[in-house]
Amino acid sequence: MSKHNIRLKDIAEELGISIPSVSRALNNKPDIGKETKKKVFELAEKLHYQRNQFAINFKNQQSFIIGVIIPQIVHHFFSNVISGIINEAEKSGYSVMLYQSNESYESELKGVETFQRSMIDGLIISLSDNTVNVDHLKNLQSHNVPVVMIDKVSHKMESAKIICDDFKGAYYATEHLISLGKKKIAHITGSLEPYTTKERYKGFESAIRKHGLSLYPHLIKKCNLVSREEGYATTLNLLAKKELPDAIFCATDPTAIGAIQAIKDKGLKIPEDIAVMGFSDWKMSSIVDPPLSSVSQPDFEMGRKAIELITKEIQLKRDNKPVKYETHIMETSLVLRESTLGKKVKVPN
Amino acid sequence: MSKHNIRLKDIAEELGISIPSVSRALNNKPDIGKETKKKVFELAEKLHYQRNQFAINFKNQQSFIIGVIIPQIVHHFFSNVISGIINEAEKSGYSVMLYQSNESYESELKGVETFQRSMIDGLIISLSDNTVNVDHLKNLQSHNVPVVMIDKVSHKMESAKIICDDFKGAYYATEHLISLGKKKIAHITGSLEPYTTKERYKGFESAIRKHGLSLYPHLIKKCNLVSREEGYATTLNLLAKKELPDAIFCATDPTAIGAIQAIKDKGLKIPEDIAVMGFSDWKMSSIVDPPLSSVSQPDFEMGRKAIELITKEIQLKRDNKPVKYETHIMETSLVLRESTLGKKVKVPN
DNA sequence: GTATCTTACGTAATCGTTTACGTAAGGAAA
DNA sequence: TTTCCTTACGTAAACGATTACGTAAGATAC
Repeated sequence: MSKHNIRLKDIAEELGISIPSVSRALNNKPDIGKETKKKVFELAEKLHYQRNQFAINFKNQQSFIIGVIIPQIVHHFFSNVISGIINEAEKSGYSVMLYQSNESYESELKGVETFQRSMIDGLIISLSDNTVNVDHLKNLQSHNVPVVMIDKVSHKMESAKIICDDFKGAYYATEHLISLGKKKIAHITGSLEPYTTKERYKGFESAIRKHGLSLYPHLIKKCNLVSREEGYATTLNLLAKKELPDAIFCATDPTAIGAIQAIKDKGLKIPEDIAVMGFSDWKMSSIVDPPLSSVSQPDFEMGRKAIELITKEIQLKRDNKPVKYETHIMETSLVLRESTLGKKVKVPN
Repeated sequence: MSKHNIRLKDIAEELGISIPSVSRALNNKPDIGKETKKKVFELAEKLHYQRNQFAINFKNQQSFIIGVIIPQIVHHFFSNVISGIINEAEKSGYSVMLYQSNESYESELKGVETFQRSMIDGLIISLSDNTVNVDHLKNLQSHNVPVVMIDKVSHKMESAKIICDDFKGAYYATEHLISLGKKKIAHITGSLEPYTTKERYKGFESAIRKHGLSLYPHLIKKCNLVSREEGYATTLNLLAKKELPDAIFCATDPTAIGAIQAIKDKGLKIPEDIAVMGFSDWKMSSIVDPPLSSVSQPDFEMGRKAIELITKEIQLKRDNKPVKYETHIMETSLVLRESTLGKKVKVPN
């Protein structure tokens, strides 16, 4: 509607003063008279003056934008990570730009490229399962853009990292199954490439050994997508053998949900015949039948922490101070439901 | 690491030509000699020149950023809308900035404010349930920032709008229940404030009347949050009466999942005693027991369309051409599962 | 040979704001 | 009275790229 937005120049001209004086007034700089300041504020208010952020960003070479790349938004875990990121970012005056890689390395590359064009001040990324080469991230760093990795991290580069204690989570989950008297515990693991499922496997193994149980090779299955379909098929496969497991610990919740379906279809009882345990505590895990016991990750808090680390790093770089990369390991917690504990209460939790 | 990023000036000086010549070369402008152009490209490549987008955005007063505000990321529907948005935005060279209102009007205001500071080129918004006043959006429009409303829209302002045919979806869902021979159909609706649940109620009512069935007032229940907990409680309430419904059509999937739980807890059979139908086809709906029939919304496509509309509007405004606001109504489709059809197959879908 | 056109550049201005620096006016200190 | 300091401004430069405009050199036309 209006011909153009109000500029400092418009205010300056109308008051008969110079542009820097208007700037000083509006920014509460010391070198400005009380009277002038008052007049400037009043006129700015009257004209609905709004700073032109393009000019300011250009001057400061700073966008106040944090880029976030995650494999999939629809995952409950990532949705919550993002919520944590957005909430915390706002407190520090940052906006959040989002991109999803759909677990594709090429797509991840594109995201980084797009973000680079958008002049992000920092990048928070959870790597796609197919990302091996991290040169695109090193390149960002070399352009002075801080990178913080979260959950799916790479050991091939130095950066701040936030992971949760997958090992301990899996260890305690397994220990819980053992405490129920289970002795032949199966494990369905992932592709072992993203660091996470490998750690979960190691935690499982460690608990088994620690408690003097046997590690049955035929009870350890690997599947690539750790999806519900794969969990279903893999479990059917497990149940086709003559010696059945009395518990299954799955590296992800979807896998576990598939396992539950397979066990039910086989006419076996959960948890009496076979107890089932998942990992990540997806929203849907509380509503399957029976509700699934799982390992809960501090998703929201991880997102919050990511913003804390990245804003700190941005500030350090801006001040030309040395940056020390930390790896934060966050604790998981067990969420126990009917798939291991059996039926107890009637009301939904 | 490097002292500063490479600028046109650096290239110009090294080649002994002027800055505009370098600019013309890199932008493939006509007024430049072949030889010079080649030299510029070669040196730019060698020095890893990258345009400074801050300067370009400043010059053009354009950010290539689309702001997106939705109530909740964790909702399956919105996750998919966002996916559609991000995918399509990338094709047009736009980045997506995300904010969630958590169904709070104040938070929505903050989001708009934050986005305004970030100089978004356009806003795609799905209103929070508590948003009545839309002055914050009108204000954006008056600053020449296009607004596209999606799903939760307001009739209080003119803008492009994308909704799905809630009426027809509910109509067909109800008709499906009727086709199963159900005669006493209950409906659990929402707060009726967001346009969506009201339309669903109207579609339900229309189908009932059209087929000559009775509309039992005691079978129509309202709940505010349309959550699983409320669905559970409301259904228990319904089942406490002596005359039971033989089907329940819920305005949302979580409500329907709560209803399923309540019906199961009461020892009744689904769908023989009571069939259950939801709306939105959440991911979790396919894994509850029994799997829930629902009305699927074209979430991804809605997001895609939103980008199409907003980029068109941005371009029109930029060219000072008149903008015509359209409302796009997208079709829903029925997803029929065991909660209405009964058990048929064993393999998970 | 003079007039005109085209090609390939350079010069200068511009986008809006901030900041380093200079300076006039007024007061305080000697 | 002279010197110095403080206050409150104005001037100019800068951030990096684009673009309108001007122009010299060479080609073409008459």
